[in-house]
Amino acid sequence: MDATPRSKATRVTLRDVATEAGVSTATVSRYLNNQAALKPDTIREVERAIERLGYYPDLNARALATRRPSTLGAIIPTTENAIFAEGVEAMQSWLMARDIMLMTVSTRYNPDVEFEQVRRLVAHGVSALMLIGNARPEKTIQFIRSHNIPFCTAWSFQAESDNPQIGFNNFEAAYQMGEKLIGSGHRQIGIIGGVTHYNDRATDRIQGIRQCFADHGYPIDDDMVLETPYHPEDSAVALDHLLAKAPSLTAIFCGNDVLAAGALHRAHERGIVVPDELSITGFDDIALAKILRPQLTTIHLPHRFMGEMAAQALYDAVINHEPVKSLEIPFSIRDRGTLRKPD
Amino acid sequence: MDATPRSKATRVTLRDVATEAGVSTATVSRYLNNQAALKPDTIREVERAIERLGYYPDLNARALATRRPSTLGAIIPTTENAIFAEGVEAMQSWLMARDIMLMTVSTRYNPDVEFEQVRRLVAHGVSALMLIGNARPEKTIQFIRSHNIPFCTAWSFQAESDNPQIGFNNFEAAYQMGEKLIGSGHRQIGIIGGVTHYNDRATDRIQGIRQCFADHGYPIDDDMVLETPYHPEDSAVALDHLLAKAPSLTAIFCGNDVLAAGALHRAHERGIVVPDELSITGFDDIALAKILRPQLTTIHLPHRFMGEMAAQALYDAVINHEPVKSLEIPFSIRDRGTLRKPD
DNA sequence: CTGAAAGCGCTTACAG
DNA sequence: CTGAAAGCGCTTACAG
Repeated sequence: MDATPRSKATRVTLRDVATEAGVSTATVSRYLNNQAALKPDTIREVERAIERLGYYPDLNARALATRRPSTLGAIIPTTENAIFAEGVEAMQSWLMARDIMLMTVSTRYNPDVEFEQVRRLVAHGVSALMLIGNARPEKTIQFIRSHNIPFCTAWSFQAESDNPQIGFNNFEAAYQMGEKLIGSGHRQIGIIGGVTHYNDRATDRIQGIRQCFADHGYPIDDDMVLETPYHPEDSAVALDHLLAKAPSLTAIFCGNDVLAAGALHRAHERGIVVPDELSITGFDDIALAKILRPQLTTIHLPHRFMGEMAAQALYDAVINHEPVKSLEIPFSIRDRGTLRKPD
Repeated sequence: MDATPRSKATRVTLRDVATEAGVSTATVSRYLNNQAALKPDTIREVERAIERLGYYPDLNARALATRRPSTLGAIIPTTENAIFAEGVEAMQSWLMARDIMLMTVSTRYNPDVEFEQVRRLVAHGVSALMLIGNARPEKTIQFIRSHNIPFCTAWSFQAESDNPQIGFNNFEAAYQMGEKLIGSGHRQIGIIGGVTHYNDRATDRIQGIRQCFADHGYPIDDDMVLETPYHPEDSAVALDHLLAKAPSLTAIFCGNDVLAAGALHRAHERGIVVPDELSITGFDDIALAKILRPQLTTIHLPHRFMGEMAAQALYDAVINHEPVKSLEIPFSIRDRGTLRKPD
């Protein structure tokens, strides 16, 4: 009758279930998608067959047939940074509850890798894409747009960008931290920021703090601004440089909490008491911030919430075929133990 | 001219390319898989058509047709713990270089969720699966086995398990840390471990340290052993409990670095000097370990390496249709600043 | 309520 | 070297 081609993993297919149940594949399919009302008897037969055979549908084949969304993609710089890891995990949970898979890949902050990942994910059939931030070569967004794939950027919200964004205003957050520093009496500070190359979060944070100090009449010199990778050791070295150039600095604004942790650690090694002799501020409020001594004064962001909002925005866009709606996420300053007025 | 673009992406298919190039789909497909030697003219035409149309293949359709592996799956407890995040990122890089996607999902340490994720991933067509540890309801592995899907467990290596494992011996590592503690003169210690329910790493670590102390004649009382979630706050509370019950403890063995960080933080808050008045040991050697003050004495594991090895083992199994080969990964103790002989 | 058939985007014997 | 055709595992008008 049927010459079944032998294949390695002998998968149980819809057809097998149909045969077993003595119905057509269409009927089994209908059962699976509980479309039409099937006859109770039929339902029972199908259920028994599925049970007996241990059948489960091939989601890729289904996606091919329906062309309905089954996977979304998230491309983040690195999973090592807890903020992205948490955000993406929240996205995943949210989507999974709606039967959609999230494919997550990372770029290690390399825009070429990011482009490559976009291509891969698109080739793998993701229905929508989340990227981090707005700074990247034009071709990346062009590629996504040309393939008509809904997307949003996240962790950054810039009025000047015309990407759909689910993020927060990094510039403004840094600016407010600046006002806090100035309010506490700091006039001469150093900056240890992330590498700004193709990283708008790092860029905005540095510009925000500088703009604030400039606006208040205390412009920050270029050589008081250092960029380093997001590693504590690099930040430690940066602190040494800053202090060598300007021993009279009273505070260090750090581009994120990891950098702040590194600076804090080095300050301690040098016998500098924080915050008595030197204030240090962070950014992101990762779990680490509350474990350090003193606890970090930093900027709190609802990373999980942001992930969920991104998931929802993409989901809505994909389901309703609407454009992705932007959303600005609020931040807040957590004033803890590393900021104090200078002597 | 052409119909208005549908809201849903109108995909450029192989057939479009074939038409554009004036050849059959088989020929385009052959070009893509550079199988047979095509005529140079043909190649040029196809290349031009692909270029012109911006074609890229649908990997899911290809997977359906070839039944060759295109995705693997990794199921981890949480991406919040850097050790898994790093390991999985390393896996992903390794596999991507070989044109295979890695789908990563997390379970939040819940075995029911894990089972559900296994089903999902299998339904999504992953060719192989990596799970963390060996402790889980039987049905999970049974399900995987019954579907003929190669798999391995990781981050744990237990002689008694018959799962293919790419991991390290948690019991032995904890045992060795115990010898270090005893060698330093500690006789009465407390344990703050992870929740052992369906977590063999947490279980083995606690048993390893207890066995060691028992073997040396200093058995550890049950009420000196606390289990808590992997959060610093929980660990802080645990430390309070331990010290309330036994103020004379000279050291605390923690189930991982996060727990150690929490205990360290609380010790400081209570005015206890570490390691002078109390020693604290960690496990995992995450980045945090070197930022804390003092730096954590802990157990170092090559997480990225482990991820790569797992990727390779699965890849080999899937490509060569061989059983997955187990591999025991070595660990080493990093003696830093939180362990010292008691007064 | 249910089946036969066409189709989703690919690949691959089988011929020529 | 290349094409026609069957097939991968599904779904869904179209009939009845």
